[in-house]
Amino acid sequence: MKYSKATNYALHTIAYLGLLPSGKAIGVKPLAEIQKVSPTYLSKVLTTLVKAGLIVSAPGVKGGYRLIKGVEDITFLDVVQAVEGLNPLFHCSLDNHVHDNENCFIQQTMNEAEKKMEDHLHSQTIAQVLKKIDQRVSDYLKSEAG
Amino acid sequence: MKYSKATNYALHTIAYLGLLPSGKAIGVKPLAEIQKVSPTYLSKVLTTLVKAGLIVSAPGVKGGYRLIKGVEDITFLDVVQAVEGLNPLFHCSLDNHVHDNENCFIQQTMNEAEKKMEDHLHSQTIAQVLKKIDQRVSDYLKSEAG
DNA sequence: ATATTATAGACTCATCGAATCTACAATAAA
DNA sequence: TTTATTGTAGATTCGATGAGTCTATAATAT
Repeated sequence: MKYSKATNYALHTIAYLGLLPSGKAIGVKPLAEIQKVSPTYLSKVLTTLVKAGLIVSAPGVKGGYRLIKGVEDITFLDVVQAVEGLNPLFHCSLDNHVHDNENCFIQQTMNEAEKKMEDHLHSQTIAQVLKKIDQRVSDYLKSEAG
Repeated sequence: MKYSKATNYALHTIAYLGLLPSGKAIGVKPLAEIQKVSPTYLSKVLTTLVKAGLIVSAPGVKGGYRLIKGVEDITFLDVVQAVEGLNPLFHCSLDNHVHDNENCFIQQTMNEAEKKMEDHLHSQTIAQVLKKIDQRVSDYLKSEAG
């Protein structure tokens, strides 16, 4: 079981968009270059984020992608679910007259565990990531000066 | 992203083995029938549990599979990791001179979230599942009597 | 009008989950 | 010691899906 590469691209792109001046858009080409992925494929990933309502796109000159909400209002869960979908990770396939995935206690436990992960992803915003990056850069500059 | 069916078979088989009288083994055939899966395939799944040290197997007449530890000492995490492996769910593939998956804050956050799920899986034992089943049966019998 | 940009859809390719089949090894019972 | 029974290993198959390409099309600023 693994997260798809698309989730990786989506998260990094969202973080990058969060670094842009508010309202400013950027095309898929530079985003693709940074992440060493083809523009057409990254575009496909970003289109799913558009449909999920996390970013907006505009065609034509001066077009590209930009965030809708502030980075403090975008959680990891938003991005992950937009790309990975909403189906439970685990599915009890044992099905008979006294047991199905509705009443399976194993299923219940696996769902609870998944929920813990989701809760954490929901508590973490893109803003927090950007803040950590800021902090690292600032620390680095300080160490250079000292 | 989804858990494999093998994980589903593994968890249900372990739970079933936990219902047997202590020390008693059972062959793969009945286990496979219950779960509506081929014996050879289930056998392959169970062999990974043997290698993980969760169950033991014996060939020949009166052979089969049985638990090593008590059900209160077998956690969901034990079973899940035996089947799914230990690799992190998320992998930051952005790699340049200032960024790799070692120092990626997105990677860190995704790891934390995964850890929350693992913590829950570690806190839940097979014994707890069996107890819930007991409780359900007992409740059912009571409702029949009343 | 034209260059630029995103979108859609068909398509390809590799990987991997899921399962089968067969041969083999180990063990208990006859 | 033979024989039936059971698990193990390896090769192989099949299908689904992740990952990515390619091309045509639509929208927009200049």
